[in-house]
Formats: sequence, structure tokens, C-alpha cells
Amino acid sequence: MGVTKTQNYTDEHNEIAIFGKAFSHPARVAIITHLLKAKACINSHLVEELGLAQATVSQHLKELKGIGIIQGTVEGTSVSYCINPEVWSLVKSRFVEIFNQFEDPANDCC
Amino acid sequence: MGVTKTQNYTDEHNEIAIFGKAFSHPARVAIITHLLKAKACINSHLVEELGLAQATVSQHLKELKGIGIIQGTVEGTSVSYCINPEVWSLVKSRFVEIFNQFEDPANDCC
DNA sequence: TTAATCAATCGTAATATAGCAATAAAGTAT
DNA sequence: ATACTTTATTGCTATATTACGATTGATTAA
Repeated sequence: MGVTKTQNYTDEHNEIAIFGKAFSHPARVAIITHLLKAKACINSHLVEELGLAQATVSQHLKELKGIGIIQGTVEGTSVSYCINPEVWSLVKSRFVEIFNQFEDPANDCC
Repeated sequence: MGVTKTQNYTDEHNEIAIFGKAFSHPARVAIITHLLKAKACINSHLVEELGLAQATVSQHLKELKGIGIIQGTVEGTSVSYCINPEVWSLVKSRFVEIFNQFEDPANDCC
């Protein structure tokens, strides 16, 4: 997408943007919500679940893993993914922090 | 980016992905947090604030406006932007909904 | 060993995004 | 009317993303 000027922004803003990316594609949202429901940490089910090619799902998983929001462990031939609790709560607190910064304008602004 | 297969996903997942895009770029995060602080709804200040070209900022504003998370009103020559309260609370509740779906695994899964 | 299975990676095509300069559009002021 | 200010739009380039088929690597089953 053309080179994002990361150095222009604060670390906080860059961090949120990275976390935001996890939620910026429906496939990743679907993966995340699936892992939330199935705490048992499935995988490969995701391929049929999503209706995407195996390579595509693998790519999304890689991205989510890169962000840190999920983690995977090998179990024989297959790999089991689940939400990373620490990162999840970090993401949550970062976003909640932002969400709560908004004060409804009894004083209308626009 | 290659055509996202929107029809593969639920409306909920697609909606979250759209909202997520608002937070998936540091410039947009910077714009949002700035508007949160300055409830007074500035604009054009953003150009110097961000260190991006005017056209680039305008593009991010357009995108955020398209998502609905911000709104702008013309004030003479300039335009005043602010957070859209209704959409903001919708976004907030959607994300909080997801964040709270996670139950920390006393039962470790991976 | 040989098949079979599963997931990661590679290579490629199509499309979207980020960024900017230049221009247009619309108001304000002189 | 003319100049000035401010924002939106256009046109363009470079880079990132999405998606997939094919291949590779690793593990299990026969």
C-alpha cells in the first residue's frame, strides 16, 4: 500500500494500528471469534469453516501469530491454535482505553 | 489486494472488519485520538499534526467518514470534524462484545 | 519403506492502499 | 473581479494485501 510512514507516529499509535490489523479482515475476525468460542483450540477445521484455500488460511494465521494475538502448537501432523491470553488482554485494554476516551458531547461540536 | 470474499463471512464479521480498518493505520489512529482529545472538532491542524501531505490526510478523513466513525461539517472555508457518537458507541460495543468473549484458560489449551 | 495427511512456504496474479503533486472547487476577503 | 485560503479530487507511482495452485517438510499409518 505504499510505504506507511511509521516514524511519523507515536509508539502507541503504531501499536494500536498493528492490533487493529488483526480485526481489519473478515477472515481474521472469523478466525479470532472461532478461537474464542472453541477454547479447545482447533485448526484446519478453519479451512472448511472459512471456505478459503488452505494456503490463504495459513497466511492469515501467520499474520495473527505475527501480531501475537494467537499462538500455535504442533500436535502430531496438525497444529493447534488458540488465543494468547497475555496479548489478548493487552489488546483489550488498549482498545478499551481508547473507547473510554470519548465523552458524549452534551456540548454538540459539529 | 485481491478480492476479499465478503460473501464468505457473516454480516457481523464483515462489520467488525470495516470498523477494524479504522484502527488499522497509525494515521487514522492518530486522527481518531486527536478528535477524542479535542472534542472541539478541529481540522487542517491535522495536516501539520501528522506530518503528511494535505491530500493524504484528506484521504484518511474520507475513509473514516465512509466508515461513519467521524463526521464533518463545513464552517466557511474549512471543515470541522468530530467523532460520530452513535457510530462510536456501536463500534465500542461490538469490540467490547468480542473482548469479553474470551475466558482465560485455567484449563490451558495449547 | 511407502503412502497419506497436514500445514507452511513459494511463486504468481489481481486488487487495494499509502502517499504525493497538481488541479479543481468553493468559500472569504480585499 | 481578483487574490487568497482551505479542502476535495484526480492522476500517478510504489508497495502491501488477498487469494490460490503447487511444492515442500514433517508426522503418522500401513
